[in-house]
Amino acid sequence: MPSSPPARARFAPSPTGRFHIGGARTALYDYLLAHQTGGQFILRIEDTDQKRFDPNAERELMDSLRWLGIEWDEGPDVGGPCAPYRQSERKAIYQRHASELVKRGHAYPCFCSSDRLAQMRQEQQKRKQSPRYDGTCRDLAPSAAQARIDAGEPHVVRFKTPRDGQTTAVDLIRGPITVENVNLDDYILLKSDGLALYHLAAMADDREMRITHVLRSAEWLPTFPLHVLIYQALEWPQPVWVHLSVFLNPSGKGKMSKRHAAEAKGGVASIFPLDMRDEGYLPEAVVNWLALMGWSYDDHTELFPMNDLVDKFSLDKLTPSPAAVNFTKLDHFNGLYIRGLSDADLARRVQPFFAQAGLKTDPARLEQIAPLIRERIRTLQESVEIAGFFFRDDVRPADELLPGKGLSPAQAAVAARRALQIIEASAVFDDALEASLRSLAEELGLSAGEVFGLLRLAVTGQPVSPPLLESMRIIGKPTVQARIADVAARLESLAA
RNA sequence: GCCCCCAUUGUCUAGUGGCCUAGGACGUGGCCCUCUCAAGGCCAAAACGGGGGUUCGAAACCCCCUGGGGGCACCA
Repeated sequence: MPSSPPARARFAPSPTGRFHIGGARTALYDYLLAHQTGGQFILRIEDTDQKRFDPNAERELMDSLRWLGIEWDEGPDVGGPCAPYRQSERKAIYQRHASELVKRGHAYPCFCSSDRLAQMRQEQQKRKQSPRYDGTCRDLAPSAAQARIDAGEPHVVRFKTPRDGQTTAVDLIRGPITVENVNLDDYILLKSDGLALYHLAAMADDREMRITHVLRSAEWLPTFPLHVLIYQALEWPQPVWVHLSVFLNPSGKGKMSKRHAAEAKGGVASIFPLDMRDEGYLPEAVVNWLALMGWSYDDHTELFPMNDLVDKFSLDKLTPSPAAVNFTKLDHFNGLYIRGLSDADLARRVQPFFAQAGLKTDPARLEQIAPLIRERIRTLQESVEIAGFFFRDDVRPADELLPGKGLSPAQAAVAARRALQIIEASAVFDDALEASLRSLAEELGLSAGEVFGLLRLAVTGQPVSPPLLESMRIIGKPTVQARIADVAARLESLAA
């Protein structure tokens, strides 16, 4: 891999709602780029919109990123050389740049009220025109404008977009994008309360924070030329621009949404990393899955733990086309990573899910169980369903499950009694016991599966479980005997 | 309505003019293994949206169409 100069990449979310996988993937790419080049990954909070501010959002986004293993080098909580890292605390910086723009003749104060603007927009749309600022304040004499400002008249600052010519903006994965300047608007840079809008704030911060690569959502493509124009007006060198395509719903129809994603998987899929954590997905699986939605390495490798990702990631292998999220593929990766866990690690990770279900576990027993469930669970959560019986003492198969598949009550009762005798006579639950049980089945004219199935029901309470002998060994002889005896008695009264 | 982006199996993708009879993965179907369920192994079906060019040769380059997506706020 050719070594590149250290990159400074920033992830700049706005804390306005729950944190979803779209943001996580952008942050992941930022992180990979920074780590690969020995640069920095910066977290910046874009909270200039006080109206949409959600006090819980910042916490969730930080928790999500940390859970995924995407740690930042500079940010609001860890500080850094370019602090502060919250836009609401950087107001003065934006005002300075706005004044500079006005001074250079690239921006102007605008006194039009939002009411008038809204009305204007409505009329334009009625006439099937593009909604655009009509330029009322664009050519006000600077002295006249200053007089109105001095008089305390509320105003915003707008960018003075050229009326003719065209602007070319270069995106790394899409190449040059050229637009006619008439199709751009005189966008507002500074609100009447003095706070900056994204267009100014993000540009100023990226400049001040010496960002070398801007990775952001493709939703910014329409205003990309404006951003380039702002850089040009201030004579700033441009960063590398990379617009990441949005995620689509699993159906491929429309931008990914919470509701549509959930519907696609029977109402259980979530697009939020923290929900994934609670459902029993491993962060390494989510990262691997996310990395591959929009990036690839070669024509066959798909297993990429974080350290490989740092090593192999490259911007030129990013795809420009939008990707539909595929939750079944996440399940696949989760299974893959679960199977790669050691007994101790699996036991440790699964423990909270048992606790959540109200089951008391102990580490030693969980570690015994780990090899039995590792290949049978897609999520950590599923371990409770498949192995909860190891920790319950009220294990009893439901009435409708008895007498067991393919058996009459009388047959089942006899089989249970005979099996109980064999088990009582066994010092250890080994291969010899299995062989005895098999010959019992043969003697009774039953299949081994029928006998094992019946015992499985008695011992685990469920028709599907980890392998029977191994499970019995962990549960212990006294409990196994008690459970089989109980079922035998129920079967006998059923047969009577 | 206007502007912008995108286009290979159901989905994620490989493909940078001849290595393509289009590769890998998920999912799907079948078989094997098997005490259930998994896991694992093997096999199979499944794609270059359409039309024009350019070229000795196009999945790849250009144009048009179509389809899909995004955007048009004193949100980000």
